[in-house]
Amino acid sequence: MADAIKVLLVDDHQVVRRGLRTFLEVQDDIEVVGEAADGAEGVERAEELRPDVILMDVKMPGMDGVDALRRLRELDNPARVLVVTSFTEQRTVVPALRAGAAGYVYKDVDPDALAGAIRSVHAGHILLQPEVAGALLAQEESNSGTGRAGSLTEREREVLGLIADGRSNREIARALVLSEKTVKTHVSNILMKLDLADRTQAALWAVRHGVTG
Amino acid sequence: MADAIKVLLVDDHQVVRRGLRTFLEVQDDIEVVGEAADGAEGVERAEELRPDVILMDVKMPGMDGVDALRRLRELDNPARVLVVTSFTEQRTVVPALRAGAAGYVYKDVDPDALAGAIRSVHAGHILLQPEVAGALLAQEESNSGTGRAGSLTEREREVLGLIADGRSNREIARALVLSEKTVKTHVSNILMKLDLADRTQAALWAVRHGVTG
DNA sequence: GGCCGCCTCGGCCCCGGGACCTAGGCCCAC
DNA sequence: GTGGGCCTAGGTCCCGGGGCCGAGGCGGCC
Repeated sequence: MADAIKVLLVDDHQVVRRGLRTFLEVQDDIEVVGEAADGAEGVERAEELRPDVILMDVKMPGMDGVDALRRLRELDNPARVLVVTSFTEQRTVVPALRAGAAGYVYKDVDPDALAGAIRSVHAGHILLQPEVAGALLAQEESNSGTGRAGSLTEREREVLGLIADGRSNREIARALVLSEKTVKTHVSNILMKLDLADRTQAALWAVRHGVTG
Repeated sequence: MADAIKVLLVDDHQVVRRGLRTFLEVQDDIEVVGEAADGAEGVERAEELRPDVILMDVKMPGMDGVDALRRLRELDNPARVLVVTSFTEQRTVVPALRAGAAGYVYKDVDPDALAGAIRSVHAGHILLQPEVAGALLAQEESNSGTGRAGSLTEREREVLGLIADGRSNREIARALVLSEKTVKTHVSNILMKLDLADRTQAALWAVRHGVTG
């Protein structure tokens, strides 16, 4: 098919590349045009073969997926990159998306879903498998429990939100029309209740638990 | 078609509902089973009609999309919700996704892409239009610029990562086998380079820009 | 009425954080 | 060689952050 979606496979395991290839061979609108075993080779092949979509593992020896993504983005008319990962590596999702990934799916995805994902990505969409998106969105919620957040009073949550904005006690005092001392009292109570050491940890806790100013 | 994807349209503008309906009528695997003009009515219709996918505006009088999303999630076997919005409302994207939205597309999406989006969402995927995802991911970048992140040295990034872990200077010193004074120097340089006021802001900057410890 | 929790402050004390200045060793580029 | 960037580190100074103790006003609950 003249309009087949050209796909490049990048993974350090030959077995995985083979598996992906057989998955995709039965799709007549998708053509695997090449393979690469690491990020650096992936970038080379991408320049050479100009695929429409690249299926890439994030975790590889040498240049890993995120680095490769950055390089790929620098090419003109860069391919869309669908990250294929073998396990729930939450921490890699956001960096990968930031680096320009167009999607994130698990290796155990079924063939049709994978083909669908490739088509979606090729069509210009951003695609996350529900487990990935779910994990991404749920990670903060479930960390140490928003339950403790409930133990904070309304005022304390308000103060915490401003801490999470990077504001100083004085700025918070001005914002809430309070004395600086009162703010410090609230901060102390927040730290005690959440068992944190200082405002920096409080700010981090807040962003992870979605406490907004 | 017996297996057609049942879709419910929720938007406060009749014109929009009509437009969406005509878009979808030509798709023989998608069937519009109902419409609603606001969030509350949307929830009612959803209970009554049990659609597979709900196309919903986030910005509506009365109960808005986010509230409706929360309600919908409480139903058993809830429908997948594809948020359709008329403009780039970055701030609504994350709340909508947190509230359980399965996708986010613009109203000016072309018919085929919309149908594709519905199918993707129905298949269990999370789908963001590239402009949305781009805006989402770019928002922090464009704030004060990751360009400056590149200006940090390797060591500084390392220190920043530990700050973003909520560590004190002393802890960082121990971790990196440095004197506390050196750590303070690094911290000062980081704050200067990124134009931040204190370590709390630095920690927040780091998490937003994906600098990991 | 009494008790309690929240919000509001004050004073006091101490330490950690950050600014500013200086400087030596190291490596790389010109 | 000379300069420049990075990493290291010392000193000094000072303010902001946070702990600890106390206290008054207010609203709800028993």
